[in-house]
Amino acid sequence: MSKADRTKSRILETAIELFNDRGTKAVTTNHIAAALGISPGNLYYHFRNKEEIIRAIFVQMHEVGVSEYREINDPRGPGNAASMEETFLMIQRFNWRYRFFKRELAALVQSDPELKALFVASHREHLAMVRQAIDASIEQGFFREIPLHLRELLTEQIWLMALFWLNYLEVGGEEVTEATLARGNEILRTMMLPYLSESALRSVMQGSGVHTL
Amino acid sequence: MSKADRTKSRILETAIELFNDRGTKAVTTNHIAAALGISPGNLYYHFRNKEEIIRAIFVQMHEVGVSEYREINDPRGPGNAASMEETFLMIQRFNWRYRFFKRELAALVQSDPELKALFVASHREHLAMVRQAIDASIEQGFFREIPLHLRELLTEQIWLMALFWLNYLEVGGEEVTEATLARGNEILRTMMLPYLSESALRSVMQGSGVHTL
DNA sequence: GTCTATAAGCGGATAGAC
DNA sequence: GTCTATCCGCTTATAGAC
Repeated sequence: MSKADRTKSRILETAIELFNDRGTKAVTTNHIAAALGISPGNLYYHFRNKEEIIRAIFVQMHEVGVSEYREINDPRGPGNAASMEETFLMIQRFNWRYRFFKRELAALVQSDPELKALFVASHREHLAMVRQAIDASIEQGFFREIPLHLRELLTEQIWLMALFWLNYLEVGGEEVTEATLARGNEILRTMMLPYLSESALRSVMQGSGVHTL
Repeated sequence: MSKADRTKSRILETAIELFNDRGTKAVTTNHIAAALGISPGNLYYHFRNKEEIIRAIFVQMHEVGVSEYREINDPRGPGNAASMEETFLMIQRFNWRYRFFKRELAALVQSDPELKALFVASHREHLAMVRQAIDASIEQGFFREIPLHLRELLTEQIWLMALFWLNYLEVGGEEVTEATLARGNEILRTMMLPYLSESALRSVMQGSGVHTL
């Protein structure tokens, strides 16, 4: 890793922290440089402008996200309640780490077409991953048979939850805690319940107090 | 309506349009004044600053929203599929009218505690309205009996969809059209399907191609 | 109420030395 | 690579005339 690369990633780290705390609007390139102890000129040597910093953060974020997902989701691994919930929590913790981005997502992609293209591609990839998980769960007998069109709807239903649960908590005035994240998982579980197979239902019933319909 | 009030509401109207088009960050108080054909000084006579304009927009938005909701939702009226979908569409159109606000929601409430307090109150009110609709639907035999805790989860599940569907479309690179709004309704319908009563199920089946489980 | 004029300050960005 | 110095332009906000 070259010296330039090291400075670059220090800039990104600092920027993420400041953005998370105060938002991209309030944090200027000067603030980032000052927090890091480098000069504004130096920062501009590494990045053309603030937008480019944000895009670089997103690229990093996407890579980390996909690799973390693959780590805990062997595509041929068990489609079951525990793994689904673990994945949901992982995504939420991930969103928390880059929380400024999800907070400002709609505004950011509106004002930067290049970032929008990056995000849309990532978004589709994630949808495909969710869809694959659903298909796998059916194949493994964790979910029952589900018509194709319904699988599409289910995919979006799930992904929308994963994408916006943190935002939902924050704008509703709730703290992000283990408890509120767990509530998200409860809702997800509720969404999935109608689609569990007989055998999955039986094994889930033995666990914690899931509500029957 | 006094002259001051008329100018005030013209400022708000213009601000909403500009904010929707370019976002609150890109639109300055000067832009708003210029677009309206008044002087910057005049604008500052009516509002202390941009934040105050945004708060005023939100207050107006909340009032319009609640009154529109009550208009099409007689609390004792029919809890049925048609009215639920009509309500969803109404909310989406409403969100579209003030789309800048939902786009920037998380960032706006983060940087303005006063706005946050207003929004949280409104948010709770909306949750209560959704909850009431669920209870009424059960009472009227449109939904089957649902345990209390599950009703809570269902309330949030529905409200999250209503709140973020437009955002979901936009960040995914989709246009907001009749078709994409209808897809939101389809997802909502899917969420509700497990909770329909026998009689509601029968009447829904006769309608358009709803997917059975 | 509305205007004109303007102060004050900041953010973004670059040039050129080291 | 990094720094210092600096500039332009813009945004906010106010004072004071009408």
